[in-house]
Amino acid sequence: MELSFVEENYLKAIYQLELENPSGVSTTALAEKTKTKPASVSDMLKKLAQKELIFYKKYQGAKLSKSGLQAALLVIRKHRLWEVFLVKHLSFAWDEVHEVAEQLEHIKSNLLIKRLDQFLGYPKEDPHGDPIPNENGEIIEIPKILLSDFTTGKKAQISAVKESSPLFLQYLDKIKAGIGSNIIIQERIAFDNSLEILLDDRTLYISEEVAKNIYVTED
Amino acid sequence: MELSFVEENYLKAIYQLELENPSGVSTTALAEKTKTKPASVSDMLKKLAQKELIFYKKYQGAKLSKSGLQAALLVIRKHRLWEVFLVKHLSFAWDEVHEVAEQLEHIKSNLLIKRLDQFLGYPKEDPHGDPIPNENGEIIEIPKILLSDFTTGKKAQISAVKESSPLFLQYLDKIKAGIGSNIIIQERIAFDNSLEILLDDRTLYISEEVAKNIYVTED
DNA sequence: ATATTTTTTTAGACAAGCCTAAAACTTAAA
DNA sequence: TTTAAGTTTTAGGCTTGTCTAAAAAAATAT
Repeated sequence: MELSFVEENYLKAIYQLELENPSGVSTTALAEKTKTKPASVSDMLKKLAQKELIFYKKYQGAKLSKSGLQAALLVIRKHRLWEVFLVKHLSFAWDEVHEVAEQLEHIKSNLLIKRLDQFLGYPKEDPHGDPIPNENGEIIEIPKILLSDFTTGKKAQISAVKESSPLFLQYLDKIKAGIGSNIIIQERIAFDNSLEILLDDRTLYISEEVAKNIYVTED
Repeated sequence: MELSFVEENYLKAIYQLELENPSGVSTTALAEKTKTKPASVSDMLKKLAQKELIFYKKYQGAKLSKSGLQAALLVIRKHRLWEVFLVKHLSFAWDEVHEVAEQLEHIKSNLLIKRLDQFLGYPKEDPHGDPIPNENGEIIEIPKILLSDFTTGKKAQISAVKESSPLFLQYLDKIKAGIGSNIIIQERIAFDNSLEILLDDRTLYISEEVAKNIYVTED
């Protein structure tokens, strides 16, 4: 089935919200993510359910069906492959890629994506540390721990970022934090939940908000 | 001004038809090119004129304005740069690129197109021999002579193709005719206007239809 | 258990682009 | 020059996806 640009965006949004809330995605959350109003979302959920891309009962939120998940992961695959291309070959900074990849992800051509994957050397992760689904829509979601939830004193590495807005990524560049950087929480400041961290042997302080948008894996 | 996908396609179509008929583009021709109906074209011409992208008087056909021309050439620039990318780096065959480039040409990002151009080494022509407009929308339309109109006996080279449908391009591949191939018309067959040609030292016969879709430049 | 607040859905409109059918205009032919 | 044929435009409708305002349902608080 041929999906529209808009339908693809909804499926992708549902996928992302479902990761954080596996019990079902609310209309409001979806409206926020897709930058529309709840009423518009209601309409669209009805249509997606009609096409059997999601499970949806009125007032009960939405969940992706098998085919909906497949479609969502294919869009995400394309998005992330394009991000790799932009960063590795067109020297985009990691904070510049998102907007363009949002457009490129909707290009319809199996051959294109196959050849792009080959050209890039079958990358496993995008520039933000997120895994790239394979051509069958299989993805290995690496268990991600938010830095804000991580144990004080343990060695870890930055494995991905949650936010990918330019402002946040530029801040990370500024403090020289990137995918793979070594990190240890040295102390939690009870007052505002900010953290004193050791980042590649430099001591610095980051806010709770920042810590909530960095994923780490234990060393 | 931000143009829609559809508007960009109309402007591109008008540009292409205007090349062949500089006195103005008819509604019917445009409908054919954009695969819509004349009534839809009438509507759209009104809107494009409103936005001052074209000059348009009822029943008098359309012509691109300065800004319309600029927009059309930017779309064509993007189309042709993407074609080069697909052929040179993703090993697409020249008959496979068109459909994908039709989508890629609408991606909106100045940075992207700038970086792509750089990545490709500032190419001057696309894989079909057509010139690529520069970033200011300037294009050098090389004087093209149709093979069907060319002098018998004179040496020439294939410089571009008019048609770029897969079937036609595959036929050219089959007879090993490509951009740059040497060609001489040996004899015109009066019966059906077919041609006996010498193509890179091989003698063969091609139909008038084929000869009408190959551009040559005198040696 | 009831009342209030919040969330979600429905109803009715709107814009972009497309269509068909009919009317208006232009061009070509008689 | 009048008629016929062809082209273009208008009128009215349809679809997709959006919106606001109002109604309905669910969640929360009293």
